[in-house]
Amino acid sequence: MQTEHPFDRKRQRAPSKRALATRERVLDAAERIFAARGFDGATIRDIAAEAGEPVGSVHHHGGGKELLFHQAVARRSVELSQARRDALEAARASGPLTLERVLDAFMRPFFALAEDEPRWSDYARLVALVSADDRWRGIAAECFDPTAALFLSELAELAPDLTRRTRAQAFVFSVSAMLSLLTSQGRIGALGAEGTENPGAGRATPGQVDHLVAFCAAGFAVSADGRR
Amino acid sequence: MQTEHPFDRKRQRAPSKRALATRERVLDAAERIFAARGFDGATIRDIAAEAGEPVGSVHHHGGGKELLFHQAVARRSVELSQARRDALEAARASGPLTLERVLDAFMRPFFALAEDEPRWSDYARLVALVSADDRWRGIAAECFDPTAALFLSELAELAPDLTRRTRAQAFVFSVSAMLSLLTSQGRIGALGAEGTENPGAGRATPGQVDHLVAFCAAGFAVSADGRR
DNA sequence: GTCTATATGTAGATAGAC
DNA sequence: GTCTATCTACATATAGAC
Repeated sequence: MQTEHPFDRKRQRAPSKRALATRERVLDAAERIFAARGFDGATIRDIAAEAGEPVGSVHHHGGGKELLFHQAVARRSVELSQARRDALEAARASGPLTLERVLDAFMRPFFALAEDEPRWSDYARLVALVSADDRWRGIAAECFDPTAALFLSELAELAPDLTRRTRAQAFVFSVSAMLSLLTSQGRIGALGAEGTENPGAGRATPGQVDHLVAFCAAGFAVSADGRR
Repeated sequence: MQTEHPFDRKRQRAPSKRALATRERVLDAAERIFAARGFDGATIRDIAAEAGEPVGSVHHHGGGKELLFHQAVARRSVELSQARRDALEAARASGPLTLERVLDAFMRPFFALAEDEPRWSDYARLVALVSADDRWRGIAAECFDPTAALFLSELAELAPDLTRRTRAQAFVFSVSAMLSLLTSQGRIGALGAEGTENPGAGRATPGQVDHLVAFCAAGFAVSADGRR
């Protein structure tokens, strides 16, 4: 049998164009189903049905449920990290960095991507799943920690009075708030109540992102203010 | 067969003392297992083993997996809500309310409970699960929304310039940050890095709670500041 | 690479003796 | 109320023809 799985050491030959397309469809389906039902709630069969592929094909390309999940998370993480780094460089080029501008560079690219491509909204749910469950700390460490560390070191220069731990804590608060805006429009609606549901069901408006960034920047600033 | 399940209309007779104790042990076990593995990751058999009860007993007292989960969440929600309302009244009695004091009344009781009883730390994970998954919106609406609405109306008086929606959003950011501190000490540690892990693995220090409250209060204040 | 068929385990739920 | 045994369904994973 041919146990050549993704994430194995290099293949002998490049896969065919058709095979690559199948692989992409499997990953797209996995992204949607994992996002909607969580890792344990999702089944390979659901994913196969969503991809319009036989069950065996999902195993072949996915390499098992855990690896499939890992792949789905890792796939877009490079583009996300790059968008964040680019935004940071753009901010640096256009004037002196501030807490607010650094946080904006970290957060806004995710919303910008989600606005164009609904797939990125599903991906946001995946990121939230990974962030919330210690079971996936390894994946988070691989896919997100390096960029987080980069931004954290920028924030350190802008808020030098904070201890390392307090800074990490403020950053975790900020990321949690960001993920809640990416994934929990429903909760905001339920509490905000009455008619004015936002149109794009699940997509944040630029104004909401402004608010998020301002909220977190203020939180960072007060953390430095001696207050503690 | 006797289909008398919890949450059914009233029973004919009060259950025996022994039966009540069994029920409590089942709920305790469910709380721990659901907290550790999530709803779909947990199994009735895991819960039975944790409770030291036969599988059938868990079904009998739990009334099925979904109802068991519902019961586990609902059980402590009354005490939590009461602690929050008491803290709000205490704050009101001891001086003029501020954003910071209201948020403190909402957040600190949860940490205070978790500090004494580790069960409350498990419960915090349950609350986070319920908050993160739209599948449980009904439970959240029943167990948490009323108290959230009470605090939100207090916050409305202290930040009258915010729109209803912006206020709800700031509140969701705050709750997300609170839950991240209750459940994600690991992430804070991973980003804060180096030695100084806090001792009580998973319990927040009062200083961390101070920081959380200050962070969120500052966020609320800036939301009102015209900034948007 | 793709697809059908199947192996093996384990899930939630229930029946019925005690 | 408690406990054992069991029903039925569906999970992941694999084998092997094409």
